[in-house]
Amino acid sequence: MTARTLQGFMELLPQEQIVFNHMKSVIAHTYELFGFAPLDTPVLELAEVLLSKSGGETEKQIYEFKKGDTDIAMRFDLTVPLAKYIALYNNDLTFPFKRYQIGKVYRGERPQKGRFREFYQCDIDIIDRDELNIVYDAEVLAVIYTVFSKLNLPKFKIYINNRKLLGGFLQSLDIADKTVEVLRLVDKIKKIPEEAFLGELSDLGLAEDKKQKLLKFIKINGLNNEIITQLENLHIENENFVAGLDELKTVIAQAQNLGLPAENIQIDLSITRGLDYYTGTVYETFFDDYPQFGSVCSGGRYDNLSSVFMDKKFPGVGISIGLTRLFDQLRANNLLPIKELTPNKALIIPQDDAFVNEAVNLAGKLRLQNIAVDVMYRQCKFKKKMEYANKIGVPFLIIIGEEEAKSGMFACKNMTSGEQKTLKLDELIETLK
RNA sequence: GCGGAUGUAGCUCAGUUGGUUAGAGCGCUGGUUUGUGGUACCAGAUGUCGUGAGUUCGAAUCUCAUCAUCCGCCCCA
Repeated sequence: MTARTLQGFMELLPQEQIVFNHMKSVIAHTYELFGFAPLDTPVLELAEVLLSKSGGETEKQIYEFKKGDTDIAMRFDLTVPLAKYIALYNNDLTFPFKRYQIGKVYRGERPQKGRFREFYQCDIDIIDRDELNIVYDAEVLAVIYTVFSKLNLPKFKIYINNRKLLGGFLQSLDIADKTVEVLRLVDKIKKIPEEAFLGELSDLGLAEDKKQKLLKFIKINGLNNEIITQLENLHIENENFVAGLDELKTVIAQAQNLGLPAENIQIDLSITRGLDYYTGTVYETFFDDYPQFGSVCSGGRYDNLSSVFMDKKFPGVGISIGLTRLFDQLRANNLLPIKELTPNKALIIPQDDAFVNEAVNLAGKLRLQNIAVDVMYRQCKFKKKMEYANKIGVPFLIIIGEEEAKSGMFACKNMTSGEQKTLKLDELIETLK
């Protein structure tokens, strides 16, 4: 029997897991800073619940199995479970409802670079009854901005667009029946050459002038305000287009009002998002210098979250950070501060077995002071003990030997500076706190 | 689901036109006299060369099959 892990499942060494957990907790704290309440739903759901919304592609990727007579599936995102949750508990919830959820999701796809079969999603969503104010779309930008700033990551940009714009534009060209296919193609424009793009549009049966108009439209660029002016100057009368433009203007204006730096937010008319339940604002986040990472945080606004489960209307807006992919890509590019192997602040080293009593006693006292410590019980040469301390990267060493036992003091060594002091208990606590 | 590549120590890889006991670096273990580390030096362990079959006097090297991994496409975090 050889030990191995299923492909597409990430396992980390302690020094990596510490960084991963730190990132997870920064994300959770930031979400709470913006007033999102925690939510946890089961990894397993009834297959009929999870499959209720999905189209062909996601359905193929869902892990599904039978236990007895029950068809069970593993969640492939956190949005469908949220929809179920809202449908079940909307009478007990207070709206606007803001929740965050950080959990593992499962997709049985072919793993490739940055693709996992089990991965963490860190979601936020704001849901309201009947109608959700557009300013929330700007708040979502603020959350993304704050999270990525606090994580201390490379320069990033949040790209936004509004689906009503392109939808309305296609209506104005009288090709609204091709919307889904066109959106999918537009989403690929950065990946494929222009001729290929135009070729595929021809395959959809688009006339030459419409192809050119569409291409010109999605290539509109510049500063956010310049793009908005250009869109206004198109003078398109379509109702959807006008509404989309209006929403986009509000989101940009409120983002500015929230104090978000202009260089981190960019309107990009080619961002559409594949998922067809988005109806308004859409977001994607990329690192300026690492576009190959793909989008590390994306989402958008949807009109009706729980429509498959009930008649009531619950519009919402939300995003998801793919933490597993984000971590994996950062690690592969040496962009993570991976050092410590231990959450301990200090390691207590009794010189030999004669001083174990003092060491145990001290460990108890320090832990009562909320200081994480460990004792090196394994007896070996002092040099080995030092090597252990080095390897786990513990910041302080407390040495207890004959001198210390006699004086009731403790030798405390700072492992970074090499400086060593003999301290009384209260001084020691002060140093370690 | 479709297409392309690769499998040699824990990791990254070398291995010449098939030729004796398969190598390097990093890591790991131990040592450089027994209360002070990260460096340096010395020594050591580790492989059915992915698996199975075939060709051959002889296979890590050639052929076939199989499994696994990686990379595109699709879709997406």
